[in-house]
Amino acid sequence: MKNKIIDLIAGQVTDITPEEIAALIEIPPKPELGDFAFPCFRLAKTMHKAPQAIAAEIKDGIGRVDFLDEIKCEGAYLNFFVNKEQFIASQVQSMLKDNYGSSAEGEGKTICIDYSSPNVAKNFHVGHLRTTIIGNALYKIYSKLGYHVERINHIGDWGTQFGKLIVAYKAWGSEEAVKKDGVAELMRLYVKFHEEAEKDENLINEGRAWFAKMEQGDPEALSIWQWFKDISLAEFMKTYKLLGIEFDHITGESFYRNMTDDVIARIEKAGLLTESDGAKIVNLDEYDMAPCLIVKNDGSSIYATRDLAAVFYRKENYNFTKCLYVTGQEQKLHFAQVFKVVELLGNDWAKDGLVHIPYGLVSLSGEKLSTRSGNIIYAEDILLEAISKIKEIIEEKNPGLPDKDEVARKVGVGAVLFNDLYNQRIKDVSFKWDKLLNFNGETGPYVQYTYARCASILRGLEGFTPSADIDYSVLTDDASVDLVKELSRFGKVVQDAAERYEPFMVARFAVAVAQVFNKFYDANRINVEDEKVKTARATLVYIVKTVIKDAMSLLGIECPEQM
RNA sequence: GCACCAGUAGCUCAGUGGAUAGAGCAAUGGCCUCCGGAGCCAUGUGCGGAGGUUCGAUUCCUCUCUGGUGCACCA
Repeated sequence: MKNKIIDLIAGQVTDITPEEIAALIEIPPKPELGDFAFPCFRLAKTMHKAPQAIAAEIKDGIGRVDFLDEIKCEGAYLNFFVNKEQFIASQVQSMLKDNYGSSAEGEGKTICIDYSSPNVAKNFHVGHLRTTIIGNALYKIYSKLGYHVERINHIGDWGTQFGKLIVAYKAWGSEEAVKKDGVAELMRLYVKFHEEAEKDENLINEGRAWFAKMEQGDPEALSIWQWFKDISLAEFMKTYKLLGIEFDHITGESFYRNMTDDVIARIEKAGLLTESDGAKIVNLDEYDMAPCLIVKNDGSSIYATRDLAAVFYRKENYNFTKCLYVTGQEQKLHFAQVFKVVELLGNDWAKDGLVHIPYGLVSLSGEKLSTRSGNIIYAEDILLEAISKIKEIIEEKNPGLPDKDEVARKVGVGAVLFNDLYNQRIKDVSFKWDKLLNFNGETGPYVQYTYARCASILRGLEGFTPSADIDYSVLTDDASVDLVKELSRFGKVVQDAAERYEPFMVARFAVAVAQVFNKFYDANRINVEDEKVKTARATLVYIVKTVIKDAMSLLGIECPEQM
């Protein structure tokens, strides 16, 4: 269609009927919102008919959209105007009927999402928060589109770092200290190890040796490892509970440890495995990539091996159409390598079935987060701080509010989640307390406040029930029209967000709805004498309330009825 | 050195070929005896730079500058 329009503009089409022009323009039966003034195409100077004449012909040729009122030629553009009342009616009716952007496009399809994946023996910090929140939002979004989703928490519970930790524990730790301080003590040991390793290179080799023992099933090594893992998981669960996030599978890397031999055999059988410096690799020169390391020179596995095992396990057990990996952008090369190896093993589905969903780096006061230097903020602290700040505000503004603690949790957590989901994933984030704790403007609490306001309005209307059978002629003012236009974008927004793996699109939509509603609220009194006006406006309020709740839930955020 | 990602208003960011590039924050000034003021309204010298493709480029291509990240025995 686009090319035909270009031909038309370029004057290369000389005989065309109004019907054909109308067909070219393809006014959708339910136009995208924003079509009141519809920028259709530019009429170039080279066009051999006057724009006005063409506008007139198109107008005569279009009869398909019942609420199309008028076409005007403005400058070099054609603008389409619709009958507002009919337009509003069609949109409101379809919103009340179609369950607000739900869809069945994913019916019968499974998506695996690999996200959160914190490392055992390390604290859950602000960086892990991003993958957790983004992954959870993608889960909600895909579910809304009818997909079956497997939520997989690929815990970092296997690898050389545990060998190092065992060395550190044996050298400088004690059972009492670990029991007393938990993850904090494990962290201390880990940091200590790296400090000492700078002086004594042999420590690294000892760590590797202990990991090799783990892979060989050494009981002592495994029992220490299991103990550390249990301590860490208990700690992670506290944060997940606060966030209200759950998983279908908490299957860490260790889950796949017995499947790596099979992976290595498959690669070898395919003739892809080559030896290099004592290690075994898949050469990827042909694809302009560094080689993918499969087996280390001491015979133990590496994360790529385990990721490969995980891919095959998931394909066989969940038969996914897509498997998404929500991890930092710094792992881009790693996933490109792993996906390429899967493909080279004769799996065409790897090409668009395996998707890395990268996100930008979180930094703190301009510097990279680092456990070792103490430049770090823990997820739990952020959430608790936000909740306590919200609590203060509630005490100040609404001290009589019931369930204050629960409301403060929803709003505080919502503020943190929303803040993290408001921009494109790829943007680096510089963590700042004052930005996070500002709850005005484009924030979660602003949207939640708008929701509570809707709830409050509806509570004040006795005997109101939403209905499509209302007088639409009272909703033709600018504020109402703008509101309806915004609301009916919902379905498209959810689809776009899924297609681009970008929850921020939903977050921005929620803010846009809240903004346009607050303007509507400012311009129109809802609880008025005239029943027709009251019912019509209240119906819009009802739709706004439903849409906001729905959109926020796609981000993993709850909306309290009062705040 | 090579590769990938980012660069839009003082700050944080939307804008995946179309009209006069939009929000929020911060700042200043306003908001009716009325449904929640965490709200609404008003104030803006901005697309890093240079070429190219196009009727039309913030958007696509090339080069360049700046920042970030990655480049096998960590994950």
